[in-house]
Amino acid sequence: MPDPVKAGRRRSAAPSKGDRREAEILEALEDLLALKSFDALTTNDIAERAGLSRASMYFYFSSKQEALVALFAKTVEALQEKSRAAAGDPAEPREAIATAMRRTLDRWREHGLMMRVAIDQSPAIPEIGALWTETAEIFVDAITAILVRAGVASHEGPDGAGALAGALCWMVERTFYRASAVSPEALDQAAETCRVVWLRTAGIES
Amino acid sequence: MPDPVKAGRRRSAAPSKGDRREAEILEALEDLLALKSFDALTTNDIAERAGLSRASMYFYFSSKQEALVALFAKTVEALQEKSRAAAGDPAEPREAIATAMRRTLDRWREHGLMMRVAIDQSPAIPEIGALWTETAEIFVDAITAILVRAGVASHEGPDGAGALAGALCWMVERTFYRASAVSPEALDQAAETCRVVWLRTAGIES
DNA sequence: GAGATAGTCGACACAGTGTCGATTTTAATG
DNA sequence: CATTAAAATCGACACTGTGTCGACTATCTC
Repeated sequence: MPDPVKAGRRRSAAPSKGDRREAEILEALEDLLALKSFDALTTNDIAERAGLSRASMYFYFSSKQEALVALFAKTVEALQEKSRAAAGDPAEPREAIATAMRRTLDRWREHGLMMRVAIDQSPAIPEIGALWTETAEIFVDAITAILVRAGVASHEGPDGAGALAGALCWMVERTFYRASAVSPEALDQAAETCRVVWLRTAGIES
Repeated sequence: MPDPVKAGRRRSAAPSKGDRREAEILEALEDLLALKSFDALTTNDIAERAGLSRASMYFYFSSKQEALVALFAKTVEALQEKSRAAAGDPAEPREAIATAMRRTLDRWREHGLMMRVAIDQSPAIPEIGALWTETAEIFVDAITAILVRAGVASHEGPDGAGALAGALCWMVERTFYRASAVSPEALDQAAETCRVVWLRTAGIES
């Protein structure tokens, strides 16, 4: 049922009952995550909310972990979609940093809950960890490019642009993660703080 | 048995059988954490290793989570012990940063496993999260002091020394966390990278 | 040596997971 | 539209891990 040969799929791909169910389950899961921690959720909770029996759920996902992976994969796809749409930055480091920060802020505002859950489960669910690291890597590359354009030495090693970008990326991750658990305003502040550190690291006087 | 009125305890506090048992359990837990993830551990594993029945374990800790809290609390105490011992920095920002970084590196080298486990469990076990945040706050205060001495404006708000120190602190946490899962050398590199970002954020040309 | 207190453990009840096989529903085909 | 293979559903079961209870033993204290 999943994956009707996605590449080159027929047009108007008749969403079979199974497809709908699958979506319903993920929807149920997402809804419930707003109410309970993932750990506290049971397969029963999810099945009940999605309107089928627990056993039937296993027809679609072989565990709640796998369901979460599927749900998170969808979110990541959405994130990367937007990244691609907004690609091709017009250089100027200071502006590029401000833009990147604004976009990051948007992502967290829209998908904060999902990202928080995924990050929490990253150590326990390798697939989620991988997905998240992969997403981070795209971000690291983007920051690296900005740093280089701002004049930071691009060599390998602990003080090269790549390593610095890595540290900055994970600074943003943690800072936003914590702020998003506090309030939307905290998120704004987090963005501003991170922007300043970026600028200074890039060697641009703020 | 736990907590025989710690403040003002009798001298040479006879380590009753219970005290020994408690220590044995924590030791067993720590040993096992080197082999298996905390989630994968069962109360049985721990009890077996500690040489008593599962039911007896519950006499000392009401869950494996609580045992982990106790174990982590011990580690945190050790960390703060050393922090206090090395307190009273002799100013000079550049040197202070290098020293702080070196100390952080030592902590991770010695207690990396425990810190990683605690961080992983922070979202799930509030007591651990609180303990970790508390530890971080001590660190944030130290960085704030260094930044101020280096000339960073100390006002509140997203670009004040406090906020910047917070971002830097969590940058270090994440960067070391990830590096410590890779190799000791990665940890060295992490330290160097973080040092550079600190210096630039403090406005000191490296 | 008579309590009391600390420690131990087998046995139980319970909650959640994942699977199996029997059954019904759906959709494609002549 | 009748047939039939595949898709989907679910009750029931076996299993694993948790936490508790009550009866028992060891250890201390006077």
